Parts: sequence; C-alpha cells; structure tokens
Amino acid sequence: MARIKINEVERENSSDKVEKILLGAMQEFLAHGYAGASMDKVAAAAGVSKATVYSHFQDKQGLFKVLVEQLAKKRFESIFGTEPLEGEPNIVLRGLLTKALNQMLKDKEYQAFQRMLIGESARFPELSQVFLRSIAKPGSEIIASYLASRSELNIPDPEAMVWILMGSLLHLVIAHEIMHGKEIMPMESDRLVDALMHLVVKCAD
Amino acid sequence: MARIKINEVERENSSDKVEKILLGAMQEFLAHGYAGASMDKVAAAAGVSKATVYSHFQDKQGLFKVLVEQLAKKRFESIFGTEPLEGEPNIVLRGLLTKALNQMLKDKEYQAFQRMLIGESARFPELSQVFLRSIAKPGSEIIASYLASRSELNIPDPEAMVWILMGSLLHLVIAHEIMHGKEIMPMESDRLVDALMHLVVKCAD
DNA sequence: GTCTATAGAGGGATAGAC
DNA sequence: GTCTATCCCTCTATAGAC
Repeated sequence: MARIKINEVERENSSDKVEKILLGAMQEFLAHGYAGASMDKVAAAAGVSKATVYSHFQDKQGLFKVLVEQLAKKRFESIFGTEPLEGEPNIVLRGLLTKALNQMLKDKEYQAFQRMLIGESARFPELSQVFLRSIAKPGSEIIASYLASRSELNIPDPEAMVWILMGSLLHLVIAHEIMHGKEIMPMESDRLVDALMHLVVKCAD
Repeated sequence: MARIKINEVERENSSDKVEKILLGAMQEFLAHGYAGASMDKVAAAAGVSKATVYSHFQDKQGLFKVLVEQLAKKRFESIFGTEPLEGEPNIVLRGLLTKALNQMLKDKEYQAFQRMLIGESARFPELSQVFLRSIAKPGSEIIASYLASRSELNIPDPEAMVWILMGSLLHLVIAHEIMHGKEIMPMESDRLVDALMHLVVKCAD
C-alpha cells in the first residue's frame, strides 16, 4: 500500500518534470528558434538539470519535435472546440472572420509558433506538414463546407474562396504582427473583413 | 601608370572579395538561418579566409544586415523594372496575378529569403521592416492605384482589395512551397486566380 | 589585404555519484 | 530519476606573420 503510493508519487513527479521541460523548451524555442535555443537554457527555464532533460528526451531534435507536435495538438483542439457553423452568413461568417483575425492578432504565442514553423520549415519539413494537416486543413474544410452549404451565396468555387479568406487574414497577421509592419502598411481589421464580406455576400448574382 | 593599374587591380580584387563573401553569406544564411549559419562556412563558401570576412564586415550581425538589405534591393529593382499597368483588367490583372504567383512558386531563392525574414523577424525586426518598406508596400501601391484607376471595376476599397489579392497569393506560396504542403492541401494556381478574377471583375455591380 | 593559428566562450551530450 | 562535473567540439572574433 505504501509502496504503491510511493510509485504513484514518483510517477507524478516524473511527469511533472516532463511538463516543466516542455514548458521551458517552449519558451526557449519560440523565442530563439531551433538553432538559437540552447539545451542549457531549456534546462534552466524548466528548473531541472540538463541530464534530466536528456533522460526524458533523446536529443535536441527529439525534444523539438515533441514540443511542436504538442503545440499543434493544443491548437487543433482549440479549433474543434468551436460549435458547428450555422446561420446567416452575414452574421456567422463575419463573426467567424472577425474573431479568428482578432485572436491571431492578439495571441503572441501563436505568432511565435507560426514564425518558428516557417523559419524552420527548410530544416524540419515534417513539422510544418504536421501543422498544415492538423490545423490549417481541418480549419479550411470547416469553412469550405459551410460556404458550400449556403447555396444562396452562389460561390462558384468554395474551396478557392477559403484560400482567399484565410490568405487575407494570414497576410494581415504576418505583415502587422510577425513582421512588425503596422505603421508601414496600415490596415484596419474591420476594413479588411468588410471588404471580404462584400465579396462573399454582395457578389451573389 | 603601372602604379595606378596596380591600385585598380587591387581595388577590383577587393570588391570582388566583398561580392564573393556576400554570395557565400547568401548561401549560408538562406540555408540555415542566422543562428544556424557559421562564419567558417561563409568564408569557405566565399573562398576566402575568415579573417578576410571580418576585415570587410564588422561582425556576423553586420554581414547579415548588409546581406538582407542587398537582397531586398535586388527584389525591389525587379518590381520596378516592370512596365506600368494599363489596359483591360481581365487581361492585365489576370496576367499580373498569374505571373507574380508563378514566379514566387518557382523562385526557390525568393522562398528561402521569405522564410528567413519571417524566421528572424523576432530577432531582427528592422530587417523585416526593410522588406515591407522596399518590396511589399511599393508593390501594393502599384496594384492599388491600378485598381482605383479602373473605375468600371467599382471597387469600394481598392487598398483592402490589394490585401486580399496579395494575401491569397502569399498563402499559396507559404502553404505549398515554404511549408511543403502541395500534397496536403492541393490547389491549382489557375483555380485560385480564376476565383480572384471572378471576385474582382464579375462583381462590379 | 590576406592569410594561418589560436584564444576564449558556449554548444550538445554523457559518466558516475547518489 | 536526478544531480554535478566534465568531455569534446564548434562557434565568433582576433593577433600576428607576410
């Protein structure tokens, strides 16, 4: 009985450390990229020794991959946590675009994640593919099937329309937040969403 | 006379080395990012000694900044080398979108540049701003003033429309080439351009 | 101006005590 | 499982010969 308790506690502590390491790794890798991050600083940020890091993860690459997959999973769940899309496009779609854009514009962790994924996409192509498969694609499909379901919108190619919608939002996030260009190329979120809604809704012949 | 000749030759050789170093730096930094690039390999790729690199550039950061500014300048000139936009939107605009998209999709150096700029945009915000100021903004303005000049298009907000157009193209380049997602999220260039042209041209009330 | 050689710091990864 | 101490390598940057 006492023995079992000890085992449970030990297992808990061990899992605790794994989470602390992943948290420290997140800080380091998101801030400095793969090559710029150091395992010493990961260990320090996690509050453990470097040897402990290596006892839970094979090497720097292994830790990095687990971290990215974990972050992608987290984002994935936050997408599928939304209720299914139904109702008036002029309200539902506008709400969706506004909410998605404002969330991306505010969420510094998301921006750092996106920046790191793109920055490392030459060295770690599988990881950017994980992101596309688990986040970009499912998100696109949800919106595409909504657009297709609203036949009154009369959209000739809903899938292409989704590329346009997502690309427009992405462009604003990259130019303004990731590349720090708010002052260089100003554009109001609402103005962009208005223009998109005009294209989607008002152009139904 | 002979002296002058010698000086000229020496000056030429020196400039030659600077260019060779910048070329080597381009290979290294585009392939591995700032932190992942090593000055030894830059020197080796340039065919000079490391000390020579440091005699022409202050340090790693200095070399990196000069390189990025040079690359941005090169791209800038290739944009302003295009003749001014005039004529039928259905031909001129479609041609522009198709050409711009296909060029970006083919040009591996451009993709690596974009990847690096985004990847380093947290550590070097001024450099991504150089890119926005010297490439993204001028390009946008050219297209915006063309759209505004064609009053028959009846575009309520030409600047917002440019965000949408450029964002859509950018999205395809990032998802397909930079993040290696051609197979995961397929989309034909022509299909995307068709959808964009439909929105721009056919929606003129 | 350019080289070789090297200083000096910090990186990833592990051995061995507990 | 976790730690401290350490190995060995590569990195940036420079000193000094030519």
